[in-house]
Amino acid sequence: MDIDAIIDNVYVLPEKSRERLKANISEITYPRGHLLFKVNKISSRIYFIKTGIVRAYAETPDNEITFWFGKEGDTVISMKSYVYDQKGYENIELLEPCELYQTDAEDLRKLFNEDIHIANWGRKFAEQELVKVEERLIFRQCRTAMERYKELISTDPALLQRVQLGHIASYLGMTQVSLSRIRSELK
Amino acid sequence: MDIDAIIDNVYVLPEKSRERLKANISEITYPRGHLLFKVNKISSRIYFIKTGIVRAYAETPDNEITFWFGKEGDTVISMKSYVYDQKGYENIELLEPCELYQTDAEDLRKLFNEDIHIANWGRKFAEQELVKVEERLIFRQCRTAMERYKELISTDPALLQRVQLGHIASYLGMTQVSLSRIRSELK
DNA sequence: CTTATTTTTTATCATTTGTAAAATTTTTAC
DNA sequence: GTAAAAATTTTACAAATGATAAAAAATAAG
Repeated sequence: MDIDAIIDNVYVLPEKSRERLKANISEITYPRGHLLFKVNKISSRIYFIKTGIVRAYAETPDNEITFWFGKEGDTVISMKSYVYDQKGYENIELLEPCELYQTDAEDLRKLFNEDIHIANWGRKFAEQELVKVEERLIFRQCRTAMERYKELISTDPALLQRVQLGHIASYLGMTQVSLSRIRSELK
Repeated sequence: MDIDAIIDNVYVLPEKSRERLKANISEITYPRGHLLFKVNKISSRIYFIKTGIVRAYAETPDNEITFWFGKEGDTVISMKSYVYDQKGYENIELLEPCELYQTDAEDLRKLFNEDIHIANWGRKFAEQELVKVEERLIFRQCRTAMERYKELISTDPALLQRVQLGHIASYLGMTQVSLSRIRSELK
């Protein structure tokens, strides 16, 4: 997905504003396995995914919790770094080799203060992500593990092809063994 | 909490912008039990809590899931109405009689397009809420029911005094019976 | 103050989910 | 192509949580 489409997907910017935003964006490629963000580090990088898929995960003493997948067109940031300039709570790992557009929160903040369209673009981005996470929090609680898996199959079957089941399991809020059990029940 | 403090708590606005924002805000009082928002309705209202406490909850066939509490200084909106002008997924109910400041998303959207400071204020609001929800989603998954309850006691003991345990239980992602069991184990 | 209503606790049992370990399958690297 | 590593499934068992019903406690209403 090209950068114009990614930008406009959040909020359609006037030509001039989009050009200003794009002036700060460059392209970069990383291999599978690369970590874009590391837990407990501050990073003001911002990426947009041209091709590929990534996951954000938090670490626990004996586990990893994948709480977000990013695909073509998605924006990748370390949320707490981006919002508060504080240490992030997540690692973000490439699950495939990725072509990325990149920019920096520093530059973006400057644009937020100079260009009202870009400020509203940033607002819309956060608002849309907010609705998604809130819906997931609610959904997680009112559905059984089986229902959550079925829902994923029907809304995003392609994800199962691209991402290993261990990551899917924690994304759905269950263990890999539980997910495997559920899958065998459905056969 | 007065309206200036509430506004500045999100993002400190220049005097002029704050006055523009305030020009659209009025005060209103509702009794305990009043519903500010109803599930499956579009409402462009926006409230700020001067005094009192509210809860947002989703309905399931045989249950209610409280996923947010709002207190003095918090902003109360129906997220999907606010962001997409679509039917909301939540009810929001006053748990105490509340003094509220109110305005309308229509007015606010106009200000977002006219005043860059207010646009950035709206951006900051969404970003901060986003970090909170994302942290809750992760926390929910990496802690046991007992740990989640202990955490609440230590971070917000006052909440237990103001809100009935049934609501706390679903906020923590467990049944009321589970919460009661956990509480008795701690005695 | 007394009664009615709501909330919370307690108890029992069923179910779901997790843990651990082994077996199997798939993927990766040489 | 083969060996090694990683991922997934399977099994058995344990632990946590949920469902239901009833008792107790707290709150609200008259």
